[in-house]
Amino acid sequence: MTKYEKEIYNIITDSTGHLTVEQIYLELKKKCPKVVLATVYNNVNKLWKAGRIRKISVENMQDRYDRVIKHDHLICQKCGRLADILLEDLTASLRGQMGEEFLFYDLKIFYICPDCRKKDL
Amino acid sequence: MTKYEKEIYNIITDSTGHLTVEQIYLELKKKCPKVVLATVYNNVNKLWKAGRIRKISVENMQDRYDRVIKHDHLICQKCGRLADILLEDLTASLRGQMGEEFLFYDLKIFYICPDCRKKDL
DNA sequence: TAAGTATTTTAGAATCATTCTAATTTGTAT
DNA sequence: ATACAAATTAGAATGATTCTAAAATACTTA
Repeated sequence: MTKYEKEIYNIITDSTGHLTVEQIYLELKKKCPKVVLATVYNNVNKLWKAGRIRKISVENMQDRYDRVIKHDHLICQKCGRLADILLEDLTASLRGQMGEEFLFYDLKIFYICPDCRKKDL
Repeated sequence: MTKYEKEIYNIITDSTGHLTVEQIYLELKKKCPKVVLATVYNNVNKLWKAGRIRKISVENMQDRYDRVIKHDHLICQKCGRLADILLEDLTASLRGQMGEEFLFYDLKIFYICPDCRKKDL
């Protein structure tokens, strides 16, 4: 792992924040003011291809990056905020339903987050 | 529904193809050669906001559009091809696990499609 | 250590998908 | 037919991402 690769990896795994490339870039700049956005793209792609970080795509939102620890995601319908949730593992059930070709799954739950609920009152 | 809205809606619901905006545009052009890409974007967004079509976002792929009939998706890890699959409904289980705030879910299964399997041999 | 090679990073241009703006067209109601 | 609202168009603008070529850094081996 190169210097920036490691820094970027740490930013992603230390944060619970589901960061966008832009946010990673701003965070990294605090430590390395000279870094350039393309470097973040390069390394984030490299890390993702190597399976060391997770990419989260949601309709109409920028991609966000996350640790690879097994968990599902809650997405707020109103504001798009992302939160982690640990739900029952579906692997066995899915493998049962569809057989060996199964690789892995991605489960997203949509809801209205507490903040948006408050605003609605 | 306006003329184009209806046409676009039909193209999406008639097809099993999980079409991209570009593909919808090309299909629509066969019937209406004068139509413009922005019109497809406008109407696809309108339809999506109205809940009449489904948008499917997958990491590193263009958004695709689909019927709203309840089903899950298989995504090929190699070529990105999308297929429908009907799996056990998780609504009850999820509502049980997380309560009333649950709205709906999106489940994607990753696998290697038959075509890519063949190529691998 | 020095030279040579490979890899990473940079800077900025290029690309691609998507949105926006303003003008035009179409449709509808009066 | 006239007036008004909504839809469509054309093309510019934006935003995210990738690409390219040059510069910097790291790595290897003589």
